[in-house]
Amino acid sequence: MAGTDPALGRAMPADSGSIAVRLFPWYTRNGRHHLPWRHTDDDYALWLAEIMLQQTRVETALDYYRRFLEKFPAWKNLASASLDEVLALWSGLGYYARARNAHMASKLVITDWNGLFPDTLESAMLLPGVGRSTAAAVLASAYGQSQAILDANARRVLFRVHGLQGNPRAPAQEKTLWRLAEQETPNPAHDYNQAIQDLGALVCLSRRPKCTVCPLMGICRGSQGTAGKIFPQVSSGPEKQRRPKRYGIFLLVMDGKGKVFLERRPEQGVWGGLWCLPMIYEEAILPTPEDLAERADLIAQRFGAVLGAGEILSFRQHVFSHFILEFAILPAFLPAELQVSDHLSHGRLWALGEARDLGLPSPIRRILEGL
DNA sequence: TAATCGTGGTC
DNA sequence: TGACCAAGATT
Repeated sequence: MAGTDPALGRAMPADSGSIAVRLFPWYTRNGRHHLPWRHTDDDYALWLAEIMLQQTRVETALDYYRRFLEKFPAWKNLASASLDEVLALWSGLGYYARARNAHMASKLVITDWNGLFPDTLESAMLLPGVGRSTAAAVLASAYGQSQAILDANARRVLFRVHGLQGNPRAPAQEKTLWRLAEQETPNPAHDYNQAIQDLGALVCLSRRPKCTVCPLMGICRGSQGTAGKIFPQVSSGPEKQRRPKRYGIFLLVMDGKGKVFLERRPEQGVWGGLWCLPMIYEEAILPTPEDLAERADLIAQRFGAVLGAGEILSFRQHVFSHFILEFAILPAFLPAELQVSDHLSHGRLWALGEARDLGLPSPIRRILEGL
């Protein structure tokens, strides 16, 4: 058993399975038992929660989860929906590949898995968007299996408790961490999985962990000799590389009826599948006046539209995970007698009221709401 | 292996 | 204000 070594007078590293025993009493009292996915054993609802929570804060995902579940309460509802409907409900949540993958996964569950989430790790991971940790979480929650998860919370807790060194998010630690995760995971695993995530979210914080109230204080190598000492911070990642900056110009084409032209973005790449203002410029350098003249010609050809005041509105900033987009908006007017060119099959005019219900990137939604 | 893929909150 | 961070998966 883990405990205090009288000879050394300090805490010993955790033994296999020693976390769960200490975690459960704490979890009973302090866990986030109000979370909606804690009150269901429905494989669909549990899978959906896992997908939505990937790289996303619980508080952010909550509203999306409720709306999504209300509109698509079961596999078959999601499978029979259009991608547009799905992306509309995902709009603003980010990482839109999750929505596309989830849509596809729901179809596969209907066609290949008899309408039930697959019941083995290997088969579950065949679903797009379902990796090992997500698969394990669903199997443990929906089917009561003993499956270890390794999300950011579990990773951080295990890293500290076992006194590992370096960066807990480094891929090189994968094997070690999975082995530890499996060692610590009891059967059934559901409550333990939830508990370790709650500990990571409420106590074993990335910054300023609350070691003094941690139920693992006695076995955590990271908290040895706590009592006022500064807790070893988990290093946040490899050498920080500056986010490159890109410059973009969105074209705001509106007709006399107040309709706005939007085009669907290709499924690969940023904002895949979402409806967006046409991006007529996207480079690593600021557009020159020559650039802009060229773009104006392009606009005339593509849309038959005329530049409004010809003025570019001031640049705004949108931060992505791996670059910063500084973008401006170029208003243009589409005279009533002109039509958008037929070859623009990937785009069309939308009334503002309609556009509101589309899957839009966040900054585009803000622009349209400001009209 | 490392890059890609969003967004909003926090300090 | 810039950097970090959040229930990762995919290529």
